[in-house]
Amino acid sequence: MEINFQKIEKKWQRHWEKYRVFRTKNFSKKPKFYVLDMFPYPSGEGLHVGHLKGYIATDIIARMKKMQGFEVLHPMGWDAFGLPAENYALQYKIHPEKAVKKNIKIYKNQLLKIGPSYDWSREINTTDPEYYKWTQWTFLELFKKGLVYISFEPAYWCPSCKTGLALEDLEGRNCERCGALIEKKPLRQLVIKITEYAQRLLNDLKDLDWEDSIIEMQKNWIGRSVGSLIKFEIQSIKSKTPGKSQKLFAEVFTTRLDTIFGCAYLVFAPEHKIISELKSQISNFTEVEKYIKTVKDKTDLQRETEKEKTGLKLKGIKAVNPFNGKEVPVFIADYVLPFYGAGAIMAVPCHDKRDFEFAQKYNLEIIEVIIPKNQKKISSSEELNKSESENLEKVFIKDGVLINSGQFTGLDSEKAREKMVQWLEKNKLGRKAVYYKIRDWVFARQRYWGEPIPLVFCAECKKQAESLKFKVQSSKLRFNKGELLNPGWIALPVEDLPLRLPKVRYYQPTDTGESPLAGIKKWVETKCPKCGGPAKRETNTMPQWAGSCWYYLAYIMRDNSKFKIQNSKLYRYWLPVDLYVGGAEHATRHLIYARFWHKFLYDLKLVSVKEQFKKFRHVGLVLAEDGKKMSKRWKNVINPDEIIKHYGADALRLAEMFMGPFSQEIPWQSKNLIGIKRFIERISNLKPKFQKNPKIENLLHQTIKKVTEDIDNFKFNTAISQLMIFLNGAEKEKQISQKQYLIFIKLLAPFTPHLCEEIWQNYRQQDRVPPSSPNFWLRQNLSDLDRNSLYSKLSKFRSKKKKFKSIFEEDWPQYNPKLIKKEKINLIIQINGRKRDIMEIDISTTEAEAKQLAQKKEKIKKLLIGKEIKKIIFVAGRLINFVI
RNA sequence: GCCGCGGUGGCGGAAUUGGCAUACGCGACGGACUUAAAAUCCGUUGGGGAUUAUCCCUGUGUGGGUUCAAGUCCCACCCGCGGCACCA
Repeated sequence: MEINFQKIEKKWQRHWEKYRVFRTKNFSKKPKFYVLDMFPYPSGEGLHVGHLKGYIATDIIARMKKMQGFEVLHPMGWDAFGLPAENYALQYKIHPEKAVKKNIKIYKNQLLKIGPSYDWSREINTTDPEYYKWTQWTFLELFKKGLVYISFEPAYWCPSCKTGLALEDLEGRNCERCGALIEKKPLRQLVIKITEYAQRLLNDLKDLDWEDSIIEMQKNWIGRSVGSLIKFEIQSIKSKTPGKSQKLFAEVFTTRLDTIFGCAYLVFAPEHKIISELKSQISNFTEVEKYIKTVKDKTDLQRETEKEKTGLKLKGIKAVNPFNGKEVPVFIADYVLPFYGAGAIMAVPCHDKRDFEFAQKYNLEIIEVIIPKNQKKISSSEELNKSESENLEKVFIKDGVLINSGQFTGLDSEKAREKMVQWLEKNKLGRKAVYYKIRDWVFARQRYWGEPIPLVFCAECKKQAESLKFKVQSSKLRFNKGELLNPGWIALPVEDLPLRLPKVRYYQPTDTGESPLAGIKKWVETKCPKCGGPAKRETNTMPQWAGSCWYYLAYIMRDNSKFKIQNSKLYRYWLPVDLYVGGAEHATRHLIYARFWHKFLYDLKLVSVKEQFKKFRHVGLVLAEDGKKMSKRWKNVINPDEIIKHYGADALRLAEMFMGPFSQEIPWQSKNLIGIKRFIERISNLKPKFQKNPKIENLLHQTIKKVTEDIDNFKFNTAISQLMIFLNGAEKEKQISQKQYLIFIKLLAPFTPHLCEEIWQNYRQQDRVPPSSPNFWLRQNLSDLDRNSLYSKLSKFRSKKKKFKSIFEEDWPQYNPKLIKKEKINLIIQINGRKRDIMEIDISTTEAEAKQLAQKKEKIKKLLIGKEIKKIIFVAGRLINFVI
């Protein structure tokens, strides 16, 4: 058969669309399967072969699942708000809206070329007001529940992108987008309390079928650490009760309570608020203020590259260790971070690297309190004061046995922590505490191209809300939790959504930290929906991540032309997503944000599953042929359009899947296409006309099994290899029946849909292949009554309307387990574990028979002469091993 | 520094979870077809040795160990990749 792939690609793509082969039905009686791709961000770059890898994989799975009788939801859309689209628009001087439209068109055309089985009737776009209406709606709900707050803390600011960023958007000290060095800048920000969900985000990871690496990244990002808060009394050196009659305590956080008897000093972050409280007691306060100022002036980069720890002793005060009453000095130092734990630490120089360095520099006491379990010897003070490198094993010791620790001496670290916390709690001097690394989510960008935030600021309402705070019951207005938490900020009524992004000519970002929207008077100035007075709109926009937090719901709710988020019946049918595929770069952002967003919707009782992405698999990058990342900058991008033009879409699909393990990073090799091309040509040249060959039948059933399982397990490369093995076998035997050939074509169809549809339809016309019975999966799930009515409906439908029945509406082949087992096998004969011979035996051969047969073989006979057989090991179906 | 993943021919990789190491594909080499080349088809292809149809030794980052048997399990180390990082 001569295959003109360009012709057949177009032909079958049109057929599939015309006859709606891949349109998904809601509430179908079939079991459902929801397979989701991370939707692309249509920047100006266009798609390269790497982007397509994941889309090809999900398409293969979607097609197989459909053939297996599932109702498959496999949708696609566009994530189009955010910086890259806006920067592209600025560069080419077109409005972002137009730029996005244009880029979507380019992307979609590229995507269509690989022949994906998307249900395009469910296509979505995050910048569509009908879509972002519900992004805004959810934000309002978050606000109303008190999960949004305004903050004026210095924020990460990218001077090149001219916007504030969340911690997650940084790559070290640089902007993840443009690579510019991040500054810190005081900014008004909107922040979402994602930290309130930290524990749940952590707990529910255990129910997910995700790769360990991704789970681990999420765990690290959430960063739970369990420890204790300890109260140290702060005293003035002159008088034990510093001025006041009440004692003053400072809390420190530690995960190593067992080392507290080794505490030599305390350190506060320079930003700690206790320092101003102690102003009158600190004798060197001017010096302290100077140090705090130098810390503030340091950039983060300076702070990081400094090798030596700096700090300053707070003179005139001391702290008291609650366990032994020991008085220790107090420092401030910038290696203690204000936003983690209590913003203060106890320092144990003997068992912590940083504390050790610091103690050596400032000549502080080093006390050893933990020794390895089996060690008896206690170090002398000279030994302890040697350099760090000579004390490595002490400094880096983890858990051990306590020494020099009063009543706790002799306990194991773990036991000691338990007892010590009990002691603290009993004496009200501290408690168990848990801290997380994850920060609240900075949810505002000072840019134009994003969802407008549906809040207004009203000065009158501010007064009213504040008066309520002080319990002055003067207000007649009712405020929600968010409005009370953020006096003056008022939620838009739901009826006013979507709050549309104003169309403007100038949308350049500003240097001032204000959004370009702030300059649009007509838009900014509005009425307060609460009191009717004058109000100003929030001018920041949402970050790029907002729209992708719930798009898997949008595909579902796109039942009709309008969206509706309250769609619980449909959610119950379709959720959770059975399979989600995308890049690992989203492990700690999108996948955290989206999980959080979903949990919030779960709390609103909009969705009934706790986790939306049941199974997640990440796509390994396709590197350029030079082994580098593909990038326009390196000029090493492989354009899929070129490959499709030369070899066809099916060849591209096979090549991407045959490269190697799906999740692995592998350089693209153009020469691989040669083998793929040969394979395709051999398939279409195969002429089935002979009778069934039992050898081929056997191989075919093995192939059915292997391909089916491999696709389910993301082992596309070995599935293809098995298909090649089958083809090699069929060619070698020169015998393959038409039935066998067509089963092979079905197995191949998910990989090379155009080619297989072409072959399938050709044979249907030639030989009138009888229409196949309803799916195996379907039959399992129907009662007799249902089945009969379905049969009649189906036949009516077929005879009247449908002239075209796609191969993808046929059954997926089933293998016969009996045919997989070989009758004869090759038994390996080993002597002392080394392969010496091989013999073909019947599968039913018993151990005793095999022993005899093996010993009769000439070669084995020779080798066994004069040797004593100590032991014979027989592994059925595999080997026999003589130990001599 | 911490956490995670990995290291197999000239190259991408495979190996039913402890049982024939290198499937499948590329490349290379030899042959057939051809005036010739490409394409196609057939054969060979980890390394070394030999008494060369047969056979032996060796071989999965390095060194040890467990086992009848190790790419696979255990211990120590080296290298590469990814993530996090003054996180108390």
